[in-house]
Amino acid sequence: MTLKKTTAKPSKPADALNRSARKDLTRANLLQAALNLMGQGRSFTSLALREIAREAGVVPNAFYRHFRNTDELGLALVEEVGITLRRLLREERQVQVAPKERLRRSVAVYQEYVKSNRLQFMFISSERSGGSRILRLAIRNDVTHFTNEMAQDFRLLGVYPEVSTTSLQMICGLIVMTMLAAATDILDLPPEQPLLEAEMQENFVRRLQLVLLGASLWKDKAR
Amino acid sequence: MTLKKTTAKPSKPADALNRSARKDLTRANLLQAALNLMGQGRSFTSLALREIAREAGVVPNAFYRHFRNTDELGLALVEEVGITLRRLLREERQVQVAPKERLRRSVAVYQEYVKSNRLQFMFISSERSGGSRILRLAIRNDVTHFTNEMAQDFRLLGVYPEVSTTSLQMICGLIVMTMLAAATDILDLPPEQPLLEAEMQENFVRRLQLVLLGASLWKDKAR
DNA sequence: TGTACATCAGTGAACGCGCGTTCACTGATGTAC
DNA sequence: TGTACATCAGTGAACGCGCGTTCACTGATGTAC
Repeated sequence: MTLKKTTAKPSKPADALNRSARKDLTRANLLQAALNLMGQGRSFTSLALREIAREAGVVPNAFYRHFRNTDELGLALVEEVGITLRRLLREERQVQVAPKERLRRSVAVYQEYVKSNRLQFMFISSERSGGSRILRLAIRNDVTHFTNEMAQDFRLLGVYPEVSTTSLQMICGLIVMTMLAAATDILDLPPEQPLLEAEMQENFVRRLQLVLLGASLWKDKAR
Repeated sequence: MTLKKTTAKPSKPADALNRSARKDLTRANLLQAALNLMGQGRSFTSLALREIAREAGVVPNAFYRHFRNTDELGLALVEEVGITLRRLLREERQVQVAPKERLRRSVAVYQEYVKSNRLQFMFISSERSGGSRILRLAIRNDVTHFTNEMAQDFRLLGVYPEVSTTSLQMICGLIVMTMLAAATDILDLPPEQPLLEAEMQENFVRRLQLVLLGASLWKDKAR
């Protein structure tokens, strides 16, 4: 009984990827390792290169094949986050309900999204104003992009057509700020506390309702 | 020529404080040292005990006479921050202007306040969601207190008398959130950029106006 | 298809460094008589 | 007031440790002929 596989083209075991695919895999492992350590209550800023390598199952030195330092790995994470946020917007666009229930549905989608991208949101919310300057700026940049895209969506949907673009951006800024604050709350929620969670959610919805109420009556001074 | 002083009571040089006063001084130096290091762009979480001691002009070991570890020093800083926030509320209460200009004046007071307590606000905004869990909770606790006191002030001033206490707290929560976001902006502002600063301030004022507009029309569902 | 060589992701050992924490201490300040 | 002793804030040296970074390497994968 030989172990030799006799598939047509590659005469290698099934998991024998080529060199660059293997490299990509290790890189992904390093990114995931950093997220995992954050999931254990560590902040990204406090992670050591050696820790990350260890968690990724690789010798410290191998780290340098992928990133010059931990900050650079952080920037790669920010890039991932950017993709996640764009996906979120896409999902939110697909929410098609009667306006009355629209907000609650959107909020529910968002909550699910934060929960299933837990580690990434932990990363954003803790590095958005802490730690390394370069990371902070990169994250804020992403958040600004997200805000602008949301404003554009509002325009296309014809929400608040009376309001100037500047004001629309300000409104979306408030909404995003509220979303990020809610994310921190969701993440810090002790598990299995349906009452607390419901309360938090209610507060989140009301905050947004108030902002939207203000927005619906907002008058630009000069137009 | 003797160096002996001949003042009535204490036959010591003028700066010869007693033991506990000296201890308090060193403690204050340690706290200030941590803030100073943060002023140099470091985040509190990343400060080392030895660094803080060095900056305070004291041997590393002396640190232990005052705090068990850096987290405990952080908690002492949070306490200072609490005092600062209470002072801010007191100052804001004294703003007595025609309602029309009221908001702008309050914002101006706040901006001055953030600038003159720069390091403390940097500490809050970077540790509020990053770093150590115990510190994070302590800061959020302070912020919650601040929010509640603001809500109480609103009640006493008769602002939004129609609104339930829960809703008033929600409104103040939004305001405080906006204030903290503005603080981060103020702190990251490159110096000597009056145009940028004016723009930021304008945005801050508008956000608050929108929230207040929403609040003035807010109807509680059941009352 | 087969061979010889180049590439390069990951290894393993070593380095110097700053860290947190410990220990026994010093000497000025405070207290009891 | 004077003296003898206790207290204790800060010292200085030492420790073991994990860190980031370097070096020369290995050996599987890829490429050129």
